[in-house]
Amino acid sequence: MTLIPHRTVASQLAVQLRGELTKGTWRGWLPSERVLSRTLQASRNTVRAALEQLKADGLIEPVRGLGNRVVGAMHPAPTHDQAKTVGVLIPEPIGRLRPLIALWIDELKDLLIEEGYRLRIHEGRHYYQANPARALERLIGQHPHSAWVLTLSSEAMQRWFVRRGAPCLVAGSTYPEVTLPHYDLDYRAICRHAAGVLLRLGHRRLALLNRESRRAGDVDSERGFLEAVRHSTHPDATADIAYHRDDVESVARALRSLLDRKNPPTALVVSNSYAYLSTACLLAQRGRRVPQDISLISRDDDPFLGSLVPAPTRYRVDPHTFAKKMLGLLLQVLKRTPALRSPALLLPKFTAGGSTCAPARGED
Amino acid sequence: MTLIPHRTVASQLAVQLRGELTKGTWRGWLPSERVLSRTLQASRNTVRAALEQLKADGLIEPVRGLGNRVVGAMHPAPTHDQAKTVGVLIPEPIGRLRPLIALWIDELKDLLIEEGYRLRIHEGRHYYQANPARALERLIGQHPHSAWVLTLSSEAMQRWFVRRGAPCLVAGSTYPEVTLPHYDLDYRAICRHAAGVLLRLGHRRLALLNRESRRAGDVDSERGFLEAVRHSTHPDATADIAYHRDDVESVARALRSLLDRKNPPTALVVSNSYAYLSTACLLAQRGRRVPQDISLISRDDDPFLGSLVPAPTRYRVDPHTFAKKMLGLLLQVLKRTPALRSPALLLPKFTAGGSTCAPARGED
DNA sequence: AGCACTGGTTCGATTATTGGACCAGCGGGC
DNA sequence: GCCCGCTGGTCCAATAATCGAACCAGTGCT
Repeated sequence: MTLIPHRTVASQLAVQLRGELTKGTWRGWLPSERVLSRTLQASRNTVRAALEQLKADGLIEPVRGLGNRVVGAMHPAPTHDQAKTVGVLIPEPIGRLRPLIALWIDELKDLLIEEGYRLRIHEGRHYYQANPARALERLIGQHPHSAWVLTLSSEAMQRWFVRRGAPCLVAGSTYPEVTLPHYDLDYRAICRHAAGVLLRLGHRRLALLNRESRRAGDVDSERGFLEAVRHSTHPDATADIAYHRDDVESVARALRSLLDRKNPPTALVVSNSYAYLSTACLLAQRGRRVPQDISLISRDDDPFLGSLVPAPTRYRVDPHTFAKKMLGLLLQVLKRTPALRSPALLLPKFTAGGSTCAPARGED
Repeated sequence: MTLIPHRTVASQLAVQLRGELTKGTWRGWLPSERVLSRTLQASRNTVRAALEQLKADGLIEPVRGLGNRVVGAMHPAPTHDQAKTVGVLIPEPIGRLRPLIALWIDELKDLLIEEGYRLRIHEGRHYYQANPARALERLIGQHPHSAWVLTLSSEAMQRWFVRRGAPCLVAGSTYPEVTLPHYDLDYRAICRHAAGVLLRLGHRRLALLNRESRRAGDVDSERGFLEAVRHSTHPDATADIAYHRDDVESVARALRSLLDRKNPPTALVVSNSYAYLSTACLLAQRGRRVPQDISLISRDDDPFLGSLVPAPTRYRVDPHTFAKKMLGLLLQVLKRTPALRSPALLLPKFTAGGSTCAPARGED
């Protein structure tokens, strides 16, 4: 069972027109768009969408007032002999990524196969370093993929892809003035909401346990978190931020720095589900009970969180939804559809768990 | 220039499905509409619209509660050009399996693609029920894969495949007298070793927290665990076994039954890393510290265990190694190499963590 | 009885497509 | 010059297809 790869009318027309072109049906100029729209039985807008793809392939060149000029003299489909592959950049072995990320990458891989593309995973810390130009240049030189997917991307990486102009899609948020197409969870809204939940429960000293080398999404998280506290109706509400590096040691350090204060926070929002795991364990070691002594919210979701006691209050994401959306955007990148608008961010579903409650009396 | 007659997705699907039907892909029953909608990447409504057309043609006959019956007996010999695909059976959505399992399945998928095979995942509890004959018969009728991979397989499932003679490979251990090719971790050796480690540390009251509906590997685990205690040089050593069902509730129940005894165990071996997670949390809730009050060993490995504090003493597995081995065996099954001997089991690497230590004084 | 599966049905939200309208550039005929 | 009719470029509102989710009723397994 194979899927029909491009099932929109526009793409069907594009395939058909490409066939006619390579067959040499038209020389010099294509029939006018209005004529095509009549003979192909499709609206002019749809025909134009198809022509757009041919233009992206360099097969035709529209001239205003004259028509669409046939420019490539019967290349036997220059896009076809190119290996139809997509590269994914990840910083760590897939087994060490969060399971949820592995899941949507896996799903995207399957979806792409149905579309006739192969997905290749490229793992390496050096692509994520401060100056990744050399590593990236070498990478895309060695692997002529049709497009790239950037996960957990750094600012330098995003800017390099903008500069280089290589077709790519950011799985995550983009930094200011980076115009790459992207898709992500709405971390700003999530953290704003999380802080709001905690404030409503009565907490006044909140803290966010965030990643140290902040990706765009982490920056947004901070923004949302601080917004919620700042604009709250409680002038005595405070927001602290501590940083970890995704490893147990640094989470322990960050947690200690928060708890050893004179007025330690009574509620934490944790920004990585592995870090949440570490946090829960470390709190238990210190004898602090969740949620009686301190409330926890996990910004990120992962299947294993369901096995924790108490169940973490968190924001659930369906990897399938994410993968489908990524596929749609990726196909736009691959077909070079020009009007590529980055869609609205995904707002995950808030799931109240047992890890949050009102703060203890006298604490506040 | 020819027009494409039916350009709606529904009509495309109808054409496609008609092709599959006349090719004789499915005998008896079509895959359920929900499954079709997933594999065809279309909504169920759309699939139903397509099926409506087939019904109008008299090719299928929907039966409420059962499925869509293939009514015309097309070709009696559909096996001539068998698609090169492999089916994998899993009991739960891949996102709910343990990450390690998802990882090796994923890797196997990649490896198979290089060999020219596609790997399809079939998820369903009903394949794992006490009498799965109907479900399995229907499954392999609907999906004529070249071979099947059975994960987390039940005894009934294994015996059905033996009886049916369908080419298959068991990812896991086989039950007595089941002669299917298989590959697994050496759970017997693992649990024997784990018990030995705990005994050497000075523990005398050991317990194994095992799965209730025991798969072959779990049975082996018990055997190894009991062997070690029984054959130890400490006549006062005891071995308890409690059962869980992989969910938090049942783990809590099992744990309570162990700890509420007059002489509760001082060391636990836990047989599923999700259950280990629950166990660690529940112990913390009861105020029992790990490892001072009770030692823990995780029989199974998973990436997230690395974020726990203290780090679980466990047996590490490389999913890559496992997948490679599975590929080799699978290729033998696919090519029907006659002398298919199941290889030696995989013995994972013991990794001492912080979750084990000598028992507290006076306890013993 | 309860559960998990099947097809049957409906709903609203989203998306693709339509069929217009209008603009600006080009060429030919007046 | 001017107008007219052609070209592609852009936008918009109405429509249709599609999606995703919910619910029902029938079936079989536990």
